[in-house]
Amino acid sequence: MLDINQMDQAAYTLKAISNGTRLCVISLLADKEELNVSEIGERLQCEQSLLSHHLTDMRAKGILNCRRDGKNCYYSLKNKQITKILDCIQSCQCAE
Amino acid sequence: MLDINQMDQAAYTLKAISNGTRLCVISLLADKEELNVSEIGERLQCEQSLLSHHLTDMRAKGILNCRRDGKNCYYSLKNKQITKILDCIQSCQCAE
DNA sequence: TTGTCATATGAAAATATGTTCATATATTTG
DNA sequence: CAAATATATGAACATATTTTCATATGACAA
Repeated sequence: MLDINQMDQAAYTLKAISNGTRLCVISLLADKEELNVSEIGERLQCEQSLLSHHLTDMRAKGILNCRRDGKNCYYSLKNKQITKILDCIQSCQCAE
Repeated sequence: MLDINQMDQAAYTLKAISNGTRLCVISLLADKEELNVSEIGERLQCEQSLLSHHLTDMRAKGILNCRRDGKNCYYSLKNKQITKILDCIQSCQCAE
């Protein structure tokens, strides 16, 4: 049965990751368990402040976790399952 | 390896479906194979023109197919695989 | 302390998405 | 042909997302 609220919730989460930079972050964290902002910034070509906005927002929306250690902030995936979405879209793109 | 273009492509597709109404359409078409605009409109509470915009755009972005039969236009999923994304996010939401 | 490095924040500007409304087009029927 | 039905389109507007820039904060080291 079609549950509109459930779809809206799903859309909310999807929106939070439907961006090239954000998907890159997720992909990086799929492999590395946790990375600090500078490490992520080096691997992506993304300006410091912009990356920070992305990370902060993904955290606010329940996608990422953050842990401070000294000067650094280490980000990780709150739920590893999210990486399955990456595989999923990728397989969709192929089969086109 | 991190391929930014691939991620941008994935983001493009994800954006095209990151909306409650659009996910509902996909969910309907997952079950029904094909439906015309009126049938979709009845099942969703979505104004004619707005639904049409959504459908047209999803079609332009390679998510949906469209076939005209007389006065009606029948929409279907271009690639059934896309429905796996629905399952995927849903399983993510649960595991939170 | 002061300086420096790592990161966050806020506001403004740029851009994209979603929505509405009026109207257009295609098809069928009388 | 005119009217009715199904759907699309375009412009205007509202709202959300993305980007930039300047500045703030927290932690550490000298």
